[in-house]
Amino acid sequence: MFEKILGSIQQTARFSENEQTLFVSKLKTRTFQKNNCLLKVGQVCSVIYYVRKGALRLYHMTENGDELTLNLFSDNDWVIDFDSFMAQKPAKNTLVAFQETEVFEISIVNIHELVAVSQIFLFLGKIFKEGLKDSMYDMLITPEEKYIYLLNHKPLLLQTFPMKYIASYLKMTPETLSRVRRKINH
Amino acid sequence: MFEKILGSIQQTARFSENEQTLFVSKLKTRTFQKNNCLLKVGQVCSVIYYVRKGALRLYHMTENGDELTLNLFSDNDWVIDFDSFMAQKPAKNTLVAFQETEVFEISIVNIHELVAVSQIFLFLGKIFKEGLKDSMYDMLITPEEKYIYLLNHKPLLLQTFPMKYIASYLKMTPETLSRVRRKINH
DNA sequence: TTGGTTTCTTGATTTCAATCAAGTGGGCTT
DNA sequence: AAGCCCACTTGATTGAAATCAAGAAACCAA
Repeated sequence: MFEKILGSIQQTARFSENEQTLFVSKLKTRTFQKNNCLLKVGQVCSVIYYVRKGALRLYHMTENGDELTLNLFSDNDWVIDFDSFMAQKPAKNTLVAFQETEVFEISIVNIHELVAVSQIFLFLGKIFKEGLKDSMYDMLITPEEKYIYLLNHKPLLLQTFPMKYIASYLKMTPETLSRVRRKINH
Repeated sequence: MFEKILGSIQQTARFSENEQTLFVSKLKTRTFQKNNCLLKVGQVCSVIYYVRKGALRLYHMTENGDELTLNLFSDNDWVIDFDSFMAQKPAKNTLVAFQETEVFEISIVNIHELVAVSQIFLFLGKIFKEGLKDSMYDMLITPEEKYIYLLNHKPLLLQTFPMKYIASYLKMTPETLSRVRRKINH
């Protein structure tokens, strides 16, 4: 039940037996049906999620009504809306279940309690780093570079989400993504 | 001496008198001459900086030898290389003084000590959020949108850095930036 | 199963930023 | 002051991705 999430943390932070027990006691299991919102615009992001099984999408609704996909999450990903969580201010974005999704949830209140025990810092670092869109994307310029990076580093996203969301996530049109894919697959 | 940095934190976290004193005791003042490196590729980013006066540039050297400007910092900015700091792994990027720059420095060891006192979490959140390139950039598509955003939200950067760095930071060529500027200023 | 909607692909065209190129001016060094 | 280098601008051209358009395929609901 807790192997995956503990394994994820222990790549960077080392929890003692007691710390593990304490940490696990703070986890709440929740399930969201397809299209249910985990965070809506205006709400404060006061929890962190860890995806046990499923798929989540974080998007921003622009003035002209299109959805800009900011981040995509699948199995064993850490999930936050960084801006809202860090500032504890109303979210500008929406987090929605793309499929039925089972998550662990940890509230900011519980995180504060965990702060008393050591190693929390690296644990948080792990979460924040992974919950953010990979900073490597800043260095990828062409549509082809972006797609190949995804192919190599996040293949599960490609298997999980429709191409239209992948395209938005990579900041290109579906047509361009389709052409890149055809080129890559000969 | 400490008004600005304390003011910056207290927008989100509330330090008591004692906490302030403890926090200030962890600060180390350093000065870097123009072109001095604060962080080199391969080093682990083990400190956080707060710019008292000056200008810093974080860039990535690509395979073909051009510098990709990832972030620009000026007075009263918090500065980290997020990836390296969070994972405590060798940096892929270089942080260099663009001008003579005076900073406060806090080491990760001291941060760990501060973790024992309350409110540290929001304090860290503040730093991490500000040390990162504004996530709003993800929503800016056209060269004009990007420049206007910078004009409205980071005017000091425009006054501090040469246009070639601004262009790289905004992911456009100097020629394109020049044309956008001419258009905006009629 | 059928009809309707949406996604994905492919082709034709347009648009806009990159590239190429040249000229200006400011700042350094000697 | 002279000469050089570099940043910045401006113009001409190119090229790649967006847009426009249409058809095929997948998906869903009735």
